[in-house]
Amino acid sequence: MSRQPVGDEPVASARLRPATSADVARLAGVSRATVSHVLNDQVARFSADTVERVRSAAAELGYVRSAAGRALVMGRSDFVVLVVPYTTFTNLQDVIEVISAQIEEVGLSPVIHFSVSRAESAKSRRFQHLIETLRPAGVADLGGLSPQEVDFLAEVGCPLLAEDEQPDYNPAIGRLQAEHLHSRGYERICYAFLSDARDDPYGQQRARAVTEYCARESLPEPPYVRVPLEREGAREVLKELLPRTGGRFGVACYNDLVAIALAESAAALGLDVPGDVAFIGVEHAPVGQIISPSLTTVAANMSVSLSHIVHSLAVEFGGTPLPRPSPDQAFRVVQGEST
Amino acid sequence: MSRQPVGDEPVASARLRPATSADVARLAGVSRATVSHVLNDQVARFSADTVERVRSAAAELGYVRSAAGRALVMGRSDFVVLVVPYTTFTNLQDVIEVISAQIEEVGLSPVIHFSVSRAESAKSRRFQHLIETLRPAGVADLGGLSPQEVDFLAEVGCPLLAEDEQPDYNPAIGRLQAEHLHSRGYERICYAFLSDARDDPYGQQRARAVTEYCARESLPEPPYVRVPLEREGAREVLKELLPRTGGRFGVACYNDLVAIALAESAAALGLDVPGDVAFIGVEHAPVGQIISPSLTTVAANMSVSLSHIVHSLAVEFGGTPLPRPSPDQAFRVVQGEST
DNA sequence: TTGTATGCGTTATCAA
DNA sequence: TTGATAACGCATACAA
Repeated sequence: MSRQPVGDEPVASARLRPATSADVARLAGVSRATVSHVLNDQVARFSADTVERVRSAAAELGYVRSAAGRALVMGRSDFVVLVVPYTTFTNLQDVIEVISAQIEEVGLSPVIHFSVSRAESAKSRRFQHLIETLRPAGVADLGGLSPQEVDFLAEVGCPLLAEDEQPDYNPAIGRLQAEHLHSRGYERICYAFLSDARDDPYGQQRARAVTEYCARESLPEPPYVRVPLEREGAREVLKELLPRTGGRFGVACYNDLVAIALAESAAALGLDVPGDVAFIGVEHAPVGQIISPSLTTVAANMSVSLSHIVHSLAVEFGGTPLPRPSPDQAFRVVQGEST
Repeated sequence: MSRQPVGDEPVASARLRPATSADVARLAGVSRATVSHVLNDQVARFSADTVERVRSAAAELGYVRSAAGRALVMGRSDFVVLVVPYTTFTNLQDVIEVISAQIEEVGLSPVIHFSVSRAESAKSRRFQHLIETLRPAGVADLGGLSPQEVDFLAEVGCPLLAEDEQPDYNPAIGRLQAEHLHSRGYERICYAFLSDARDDPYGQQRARAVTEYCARESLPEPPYVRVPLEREGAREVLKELLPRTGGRFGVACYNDLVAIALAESAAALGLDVPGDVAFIGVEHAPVGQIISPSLTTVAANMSVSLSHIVHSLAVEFGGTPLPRPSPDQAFRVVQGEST
């Protein structure tokens, strides 16, 4: 082992070359192996004194394990890829923060990957490339992963977190919306999709749940509509809906934006909200609480709706698994003035 | 070396261990060094035959360079960290897509880091940790980086892209808003901050630009207000503003949400928009075009406002530097009904 | 309880 | 024109 660099100065001054485990070993007066063991918390077999010396030496030098060296020898890195769907929800950053914190809790580092559903082929390549080069410890799917990409992960042996236990949140959301509208006295219920998200599975599942609720409660079958995000189009949709409902009705909307578009259309058509027609969104976006009438909406309890990922993270990487909350607590209706 | 799983089945075959440069070398009948050279496009000094054999062997095996091995020997990885501010703008994902494409263009991989401005200390640590473990080739700042973090990058010798040539977009935005209001006939102009972003430098710069515009045009000095994102608070702010302006006035707002909050307050107070009071936002968020009156706002031309980063990327990593568009083209006013 | 030796996949240097 | 070999920093089986 000709480990020592040629013209090595006694103290590599400051920052240019980050400290290595060899530096720590030298300062602590132990071998590199000991440093490695101690810093990986395999302390059981070392004297308290040694452990302490190693730790303080590491702290003193500002030593940070090289991800590269570690990844090379481990066969995979300490990163976890967070796949985020294109469909942006307002509190995306809060979601990311919650999961990131949990990922760090178990000693890994989160890395965000935006899954861009439009550029199909390009998308798939981008993700593959990331996985191949990063070799992450795992992938946490927030909803942006395509079946092909899931297959790819299996193929390269990269664990997909919480794959088997994704709770079906979308039916719960749809049911909650229908229930709420019903409880506020609307006997006719409709479901409003976002028009340019044709293949969105979320909406389909929620709409079906609304339909099922109506069937169970012996309400008329809910008509479906697709709402474009511009005023004229939204008004047309609402106009077409009026004759199909015969009077007072409530609309379960795909998200707050759709609800706002319809509420605005209703006002423009001289309808009373919530007297004639009611709207409930999903998201609890700030803008919904600022406008008038304020929006009734379904808000997510993040720590609950993400708990399956957090849980799976703990199971896979040896953190402390928290008790798993029931999926029923994942969402709640925020009462506004639109229902 | 616990490389092989204990009860390994024979069928682990294809994928578990990705191909290495040694595999490629074997298949091509050359040495690992040759493989490395060829695959790094240093082909000048090899026979066409060798180059071809290496390339087809690599393709056949689906060989992908190990980021870990490469990072280890290079001292830094092939990743570029994209720092994204908390202040979410709607087309965030489009922005990320544009820059990501450019990063890939020069053979690097984008990694997104959300900078969470609220959790101050935690934030700083998260970023440091990412930089220390990833050792990225560079950092591209979309606006989320604190001065401390910039210092940190310098300290560890990580290049910050386009550091010296960040165009001052914020003054341009403020000026554009003021100009627009003036051109629509509003002689009294105000600036409205977001109330819970006290230290936000963007707002400060824009407000100053508005003030400067007014001074240049001999308009009265614009009062500043801070708008909370809830209806009661926003109405209070507007009420306080009324006596200070004496009649018809226009408000340059920090973003669309602030503008919407004030426009809603104006309606609630029985003011005519845009007859009595006008609002112009920044963002061109979809919701601003859905509500009534639709919002006049400042929209960004992404490819322009990101061009300094794209340019710097090319300079630093040897891509093809595009001609740099003028900063004046970076933003435009979208005329709505609120001014 | 601690140290030695080795290999992970890549690139750079130098020898052939 | 090509190849052998030595690092890079780390983790771990095994020897002491």
